[in-house]
Amino acid sequence: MARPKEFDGEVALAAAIALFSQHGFEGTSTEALLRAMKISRQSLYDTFGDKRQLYLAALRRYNEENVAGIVRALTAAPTPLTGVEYAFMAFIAKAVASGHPSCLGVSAVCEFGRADAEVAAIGDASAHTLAHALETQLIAAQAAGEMATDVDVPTAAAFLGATLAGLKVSARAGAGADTLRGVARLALKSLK
Amino acid sequence: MARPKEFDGEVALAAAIALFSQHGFEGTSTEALLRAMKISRQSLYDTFGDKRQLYLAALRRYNEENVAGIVRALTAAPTPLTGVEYAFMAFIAKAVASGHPSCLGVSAVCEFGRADAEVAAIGDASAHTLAHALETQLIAAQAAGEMATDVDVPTAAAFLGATLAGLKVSARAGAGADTLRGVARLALKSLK
DNA sequence: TTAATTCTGGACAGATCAGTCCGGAATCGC
DNA sequence: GCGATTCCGGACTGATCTGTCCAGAATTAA
Repeated sequence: MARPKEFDGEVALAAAIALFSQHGFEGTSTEALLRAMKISRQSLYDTFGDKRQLYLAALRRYNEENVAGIVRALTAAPTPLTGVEYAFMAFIAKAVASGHPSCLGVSAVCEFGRADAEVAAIGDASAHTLAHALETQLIAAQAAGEMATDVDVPTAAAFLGATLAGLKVSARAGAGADTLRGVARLALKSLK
Repeated sequence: MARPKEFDGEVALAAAIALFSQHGFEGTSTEALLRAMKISRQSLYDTFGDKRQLYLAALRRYNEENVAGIVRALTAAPTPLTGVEYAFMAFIAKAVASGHPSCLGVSAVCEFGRADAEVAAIGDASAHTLAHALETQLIAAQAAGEMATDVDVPTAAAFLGATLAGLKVSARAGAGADTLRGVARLALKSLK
């Protein structure tokens, strides 16, 4: 009946994520998006609706993948606490390897704070998921005797989340992999 | 001879800092700046030259004050390590009291990364000053027996800087004062 | 072939942006 | 009062931005 879509929506969204995370929402023009996503103007509006809706879709997808990657690293490790270490080190390796480290989640928080309800809701959802995963991991670490039991688990999870954000900002500011790894190791030390 | 300036340049710059840190460089229009700074269009261009130059001036001033505030807290405390604690807690109290926590320094890093050489240089300068102050403080803490001597001081300083950035992002994302204080306490624990 | 759908490229409108310029009022020293 | 300087409000230009629209080519199924 009809000609099928030629471009891959997921690939195009990945390009949008890269651009938005480098320059923010306001700093990214639609024409720059069209070039990076390699689609025509009409295709963008037909497929994603709007620059804002595209941004929200990019943010949702980035956050989901980001949290999923961390959870994957957590469960892949031999013990609970080494899982946290794995997650940190994998994140650092990925950020440094990318050349221009940037995080759309942190970027969105910095650009909008809580002023944009929809953006804030997306951030809250992934933050909640991440916190939940970290808490179960830390409870397991305590049960395994890897972590001090006098540390409040929700606080520790918040601390790890803040450390991740700090690592991302440091990486974007230009910190090297060695520095970032040292920071991560020090953060883990506080749980023992 | 001439009519003197009516507005206070420092007050106007403070208003610009508030606006830029809430919405970033690209997200802040000149008209919004004029309204917030309560000066006319011509006065802005005569006094600050340019939107970009105004931004750079705001960033410089914000970073200087920010670092100066931390250094002040460091030295005001009875012992070196409690100085670090003071600095963290003072920062948290200030951020939460402001209602809409935001940091122009972190915002600039997120918005520009290392793509803008001038912005990056301003960030590097204050990061260097802060790191130096933290390192001397930590060396003093080690000498006073407050801190473990097997912790690498530059790494610990980088860790504290990253923690500060993490706290700022967490605060802007909506974390409460109690959570932030818990995070700060855990971070300090890793140095002991 | 035909009808339906998607593609590309570019034109277009309306809004907003940064930055310049002008006119007139206000405030100073002389 | 007078000249000098700064103020303000607003008009203005040229560029850029988002979003809409159109024409024609391409590709599919019936």
